[in-house]
Amino acid sequence: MSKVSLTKISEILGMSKSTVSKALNNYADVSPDTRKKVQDLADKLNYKPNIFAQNLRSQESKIIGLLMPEIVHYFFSTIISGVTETAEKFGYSVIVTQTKDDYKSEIKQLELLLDKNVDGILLSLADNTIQFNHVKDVINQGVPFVLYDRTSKLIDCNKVVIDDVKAAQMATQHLIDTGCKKIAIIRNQLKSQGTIDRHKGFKKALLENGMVYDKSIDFEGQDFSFSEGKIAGNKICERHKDVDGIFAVTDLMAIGALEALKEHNVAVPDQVSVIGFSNWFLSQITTPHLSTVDQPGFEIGKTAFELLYQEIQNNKKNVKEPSKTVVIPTTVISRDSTK
Amino acid sequence: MSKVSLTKISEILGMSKSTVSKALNNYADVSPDTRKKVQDLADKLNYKPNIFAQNLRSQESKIIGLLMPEIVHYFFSTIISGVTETAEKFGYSVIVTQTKDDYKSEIKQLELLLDKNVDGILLSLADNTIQFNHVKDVINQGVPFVLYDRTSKLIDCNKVVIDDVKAAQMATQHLIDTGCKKIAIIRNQLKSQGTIDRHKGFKKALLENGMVYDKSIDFEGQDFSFSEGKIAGNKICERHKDVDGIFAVTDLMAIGALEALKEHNVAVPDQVSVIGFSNWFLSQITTPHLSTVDQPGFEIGKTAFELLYQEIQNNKKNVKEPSKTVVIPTTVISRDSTK
DNA sequence: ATTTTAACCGAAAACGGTTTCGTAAAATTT
DNA sequence: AAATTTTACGAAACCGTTTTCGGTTAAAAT
Repeated sequence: MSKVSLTKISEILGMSKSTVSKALNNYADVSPDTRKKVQDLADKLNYKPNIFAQNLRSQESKIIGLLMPEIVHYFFSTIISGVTETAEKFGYSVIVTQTKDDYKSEIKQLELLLDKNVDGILLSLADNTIQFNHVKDVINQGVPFVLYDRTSKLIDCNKVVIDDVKAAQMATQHLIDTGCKKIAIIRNQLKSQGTIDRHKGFKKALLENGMVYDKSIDFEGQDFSFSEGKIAGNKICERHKDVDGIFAVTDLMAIGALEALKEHNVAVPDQVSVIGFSNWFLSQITTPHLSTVDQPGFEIGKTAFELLYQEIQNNKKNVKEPSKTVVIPTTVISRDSTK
Repeated sequence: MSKVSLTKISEILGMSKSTVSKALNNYADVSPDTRKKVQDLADKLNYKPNIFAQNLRSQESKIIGLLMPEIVHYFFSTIISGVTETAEKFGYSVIVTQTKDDYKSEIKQLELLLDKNVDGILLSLADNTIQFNHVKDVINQGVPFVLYDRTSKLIDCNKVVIDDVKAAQMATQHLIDTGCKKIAIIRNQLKSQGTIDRHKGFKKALLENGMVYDKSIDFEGQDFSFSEGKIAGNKICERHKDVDGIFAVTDLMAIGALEALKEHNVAVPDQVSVIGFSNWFLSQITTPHLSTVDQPGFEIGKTAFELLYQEIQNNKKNVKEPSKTVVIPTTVISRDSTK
């Protein structure tokens, strides 16, 4: 029952634990004979090195921390999946925690991860985080650190993002290409960088196609929820019958708008086209199936881990490379809510 | 830059590291005077005990492993949330991994978690796991272990489940109570215990209400996907016009059926009522909003951790309590797809 | 026959804490 | 004043591994 240790093996075999250790770790200075003897006994006793001792010795845990605003969230769950699968390939495990989009909680969760001596941290910033000393502290402590998705220009570190401006522009362009002449946007407040950029991309597309940006059909909700999308959709049906295209900064808002259109008996996409953003799972199963922009969470998570891994390696060699930002490409997914 | 250790503090203060350790851990045999001196310096130098050393000494990591069939899955993501939040309250972190519903992978992931010396493991069985030596091995090694959601009677350990029979019965009863006379069931193959039990509960409700179980409107799909639900829905519309109620064992199947009904211009709930199972997020945003059975993942995760924690505590005291199974209650959520 | 080289092994330090146990000095009791 | 108890501290073992550095043999070269 009691776990078998190196020392125990060495005692049984009547040799030193140094030799046993070397035999198991394929050191050159151990004879084939004793190597075999050690390995055979180790196998027989089902010896597993005590990882706590190894951690202490190596000062690394082979565990990283993955911190995100919300776990119960399609996009972020794909991130978890991408990170854990990639981490496993490199021999790392992943501790997952959430900030609930709260600044105070973000500070606390970072603290907890540091206390666990994780080898690195992946963070997507909470919505109401506007001061960054807590993450700068982490970086200054020399802990490998990568920001993903929700990042900040005020933090100098490796990042993995999508190009929200371009993605939103492409979504809007898709509406234009499929014949829309008057396009509304449904969004939340211009606070998070993501929304700001998507708004920017929307206007850019209009401009480049010689269309005017009309403030009266720029709908701002309190958040990016289903209900806010529906509210905006209702307004469009009631007061802006000339609108023939809707770009929502979130699939959820788009689906809310879809419901409003349905209740007003407005045909989608015949009368009004709708495109969302993120390619959440649910966009596949709405009626009609929602056109959207794919935001590849798995890929983002994968890349974030790879960057972190590089940083961990560099750290060991005491080299510091300049920060880089990897932009993961997005694609427009055309389904039934656009022509 | 270099981390400050106990030894370093003891050297600066000219005392032994035993005393420093005791001062910081509030041992009785240290004078108030030296205690203050130590704590002040520790604060000043921002001393954090090296957790690797503590782990080695205590032989515990304060980390548990959470293993599930699929991370990108609404229900399981609520489990992650419930487990991590509860674990945090007890000072534990959570390593999350997925089996992708594969038996081989399940074995491997368990192995990896054991290699990390986690203090306990939470597992929801992969779909194609029909032999359980790998989990029995874990349990026999004395590792605290709890099964949740997808469990097996062949494994003797603590479990957290819902009562699928009862939940399905309640869902069917809800259809009956709202006036349905001929109720179809849409399900996947009778392989997983969950589906078997829901099927059982469905038939039980019919029986108790003096209704006959009609095999011709018992639709079996290859899996519990949207498309299989739609296929079944189409069959109902085309060949079973007398059906006025549908119980689907998954929200996803229910939504597939909903789309089929819509395409056949069958009014929901006026002509046909539909109820799903699980209360996935997406059931809130379909048109019409889907009635369903709430399967409280957060609560299940929370309870699973609490059971595991109890087991960890018992383990330390070398006591072994008999296994118990906690049944988390489910509730029918009546929305717009039923009257 | 002597020196050089290679092969093999082990002692010991190191990682950084926790905890037991012994002991000296101070405080208290007789 | 002597005996006893309390207080406060430190030495050392321990957790289990890795790795450096010598040292001892045997084989090879001179």
